[in-house]
Amino acid sequence: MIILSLFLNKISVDQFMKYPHSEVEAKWQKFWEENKIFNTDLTDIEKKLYCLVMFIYPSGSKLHCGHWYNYGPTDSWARFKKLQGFNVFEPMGYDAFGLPAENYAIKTGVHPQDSTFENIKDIRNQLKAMGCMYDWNAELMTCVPEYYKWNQWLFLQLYKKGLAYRKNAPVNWCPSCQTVLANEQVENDGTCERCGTPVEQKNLTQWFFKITEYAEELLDGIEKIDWPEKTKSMQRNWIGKSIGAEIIFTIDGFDETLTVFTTRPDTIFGATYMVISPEHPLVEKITTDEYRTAVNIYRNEVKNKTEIDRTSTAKEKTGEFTGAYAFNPATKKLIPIWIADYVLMTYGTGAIMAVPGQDERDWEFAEKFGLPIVRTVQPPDDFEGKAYVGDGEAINSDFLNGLNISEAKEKIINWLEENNIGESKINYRIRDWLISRQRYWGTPIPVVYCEKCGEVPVPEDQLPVELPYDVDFKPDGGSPLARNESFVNTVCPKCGSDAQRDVDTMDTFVDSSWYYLRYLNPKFDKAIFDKDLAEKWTPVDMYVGGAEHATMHLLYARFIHKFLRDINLVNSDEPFNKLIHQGTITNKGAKMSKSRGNVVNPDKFIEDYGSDVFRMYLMFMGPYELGGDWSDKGIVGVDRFVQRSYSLIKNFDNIKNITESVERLPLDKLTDIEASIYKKVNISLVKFTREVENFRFNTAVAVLMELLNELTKNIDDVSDEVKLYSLERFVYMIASLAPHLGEECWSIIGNVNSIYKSEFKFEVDPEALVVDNVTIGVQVNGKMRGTIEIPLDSDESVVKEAAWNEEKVKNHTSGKTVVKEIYVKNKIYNIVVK
RNA sequence: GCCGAAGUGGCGGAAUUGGUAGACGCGCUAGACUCAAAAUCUAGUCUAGGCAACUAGGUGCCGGUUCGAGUCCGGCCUUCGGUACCA
Repeated sequence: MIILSLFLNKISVDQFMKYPHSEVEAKWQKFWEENKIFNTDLTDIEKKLYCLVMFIYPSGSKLHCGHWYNYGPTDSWARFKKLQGFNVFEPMGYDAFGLPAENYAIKTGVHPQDSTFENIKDIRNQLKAMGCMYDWNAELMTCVPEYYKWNQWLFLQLYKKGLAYRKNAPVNWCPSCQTVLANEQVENDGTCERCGTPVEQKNLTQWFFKITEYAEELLDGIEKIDWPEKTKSMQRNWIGKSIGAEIIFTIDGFDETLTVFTTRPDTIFGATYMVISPEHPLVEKITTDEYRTAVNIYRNEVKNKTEIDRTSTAKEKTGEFTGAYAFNPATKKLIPIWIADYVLMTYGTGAIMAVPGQDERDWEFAEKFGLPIVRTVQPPDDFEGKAYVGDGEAINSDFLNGLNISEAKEKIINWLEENNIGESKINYRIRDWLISRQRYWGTPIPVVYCEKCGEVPVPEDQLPVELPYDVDFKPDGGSPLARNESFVNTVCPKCGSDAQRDVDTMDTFVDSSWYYLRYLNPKFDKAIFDKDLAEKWTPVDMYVGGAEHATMHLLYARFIHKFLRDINLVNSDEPFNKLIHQGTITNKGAKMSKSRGNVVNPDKFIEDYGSDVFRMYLMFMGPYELGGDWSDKGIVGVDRFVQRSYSLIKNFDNIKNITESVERLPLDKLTDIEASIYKKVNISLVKFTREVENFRFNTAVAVLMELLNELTKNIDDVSDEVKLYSLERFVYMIASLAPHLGEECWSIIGNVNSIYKSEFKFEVDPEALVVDNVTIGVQVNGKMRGTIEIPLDSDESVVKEAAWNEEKVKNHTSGKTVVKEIYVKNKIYNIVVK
């Protein structure tokens, strides 16, 4: 009686038990960790594959949907590669320095280091619960001396080569973050990339990395990397190369000269006035008394305008005459010098020769202030606009007349060079990377200032310059480190007399510009990273992260990588061979953010459905690179798929004990239904592989669902051999998208080892892909009128007969004249009638 | 303004090189199981007309190329990214 009820109980449990996701996921996570399944042997480089996601910022808000959307699918790609036999290295770490931790400290009094370590602890657990195949041996964080010491070392190497330097320059100041920002970190509307506050301009002495030295190479390198076209073009625009000339203009009555940069030196005969930036150093000197008051008022107005004011105003040109005149070396005429804010001090030379005839802005300005306009390129007869910027014959240009733009450019540049008043010149929009930050929670800049010796870099053997724990970080615009006397006061490494440390810290983008090299051995203490491993494992094969880093992190990392190559530490030109951006998951049309209150918390879904279902649902939602608006509507569909997969496998537990795994089955010995399943499995393998390899996870999931439908329908009618053959391959594919379920199923069918340690590789049987019958469409006048099933590669005559036998074809052609018939082999048969 | 991507059922989305539009899933409808419900299973589901076979229309809009267009070309509209006086 007891036995019977137990027996019944077991049956009912087996039949109706839902997939116990919590237990299964916990079980396999433990198994993977204890058996070190995902610790990569970095010495084995034969089939090495470095798969990297942008590391995580350990803020208090923990893992959100965006992280899952970034990490889950990428991990699935990596897992599939692992199953294919690649030696995959997939690390994870923490981008742990940065403003939010410090702002949190100001608000709550919790020290950034304490809150960061606390967050990392939580996030690490969350990451582990995701069940990604991260190699936890490689885990790193940037906020510990073992890491940031090498930021300082990197700084010193750049300094040695003259690529880290200090200068006084107008810089972007964020009054809310209380620090300066790099140009890349200012949004196009002049607000702070991090907090959205309008950025102000300040003159400060700051440290810069000379990224401009690599401008040309950064531009060229874009051609060699497999990155999204969009991202590459953003970098091209950011670097902003333009080819032209510099021309020197003498100023009437002064020894000083004005140098301008122009991409159109050929239009110099049309330069009827000049404009210099209001901030230009010569303004003071050349302005005549008559105009001084107006000029000063204008300069003050401009100074007080924020970027927002400057761009939001209706773009009407403004400016003032300085009273001074320059000498146009081509026309030999005196032309007035104006100041206007449409000329930027930060681009080119801060001065232009204005050629209204060929430049829309100059035309607008000239029209407004009644300045002369001379065309120097003949517009076409039907041209109706104002300034003409297209190609044409030079006119009003003396010895250039009759030449087209490029000929005229060449000739005028020769003329300028012969007369020593100019030369050809390439200009870049990109500016040096400002790395000083007036904040606490970052890498101290390893420089001391000595009264006798001046600026002295800290010697390498004295690194790291440790970030002190005891610091008063109230936001008053000064660097918090400045208030820590025991940090500031030191001795000069050169002469031993009293000296002060630099109190700024580095931009955290320095940390992230080489972290992918450190992952290979984060405990390495002899150098910044293990050069031997770096040369073997970089460039990174697959890099996945947000598109918002296009002109920040992704540009800085390319720069630093090239520098590391130049000091012989890596042997490749680019850090990231292939780059993919995940799309953004929005909620109700807006980006998820705490302030909008539309953040979707993944935890509830993990609890209800498990991490496999949640990850697979994110993948199934749509194209990975597009992202989309969040909705949990369809998640039950993925859950059903998991349940159905599980119960299918459950029906065949330990099937491996009955029959053996084989690489192939002989098609001609299979029954019709076996053959059809066998073919379906192989076709699915081919499709699935293609989809996953290209990050098209939504269709990869669809392939598996289709296969599951087929298997549930027909698997009872095939031999054990075919059953095992099909189920093994089904599980193999599932394992990359739903790793825990995959392992569980793998073990249910009778395997003892992890599927990720399986030596068995599931190759496609090409025989199974051969189709013998095709269904072709029959059309009349291009409209579908039926389909016919015929053997592959049938002759036209066979198809023709079958087509004309179709009832509908007869109906639609009767009483009409056949004009022609078109046969596209194995695809379509079209009859054209009149 | 300029550059880029996108626009397909009630919804998320599929559709190598132009060749059966709507795979897969959600939702919905009907049926089976159940005292009943949920879950599950089976069938159906682009729209309009028809009991049906079928007919007509249909991939943002207008036009074109073609035997044939979601896919190619020209002109627009909308949405989302990026960028903005860069001389």
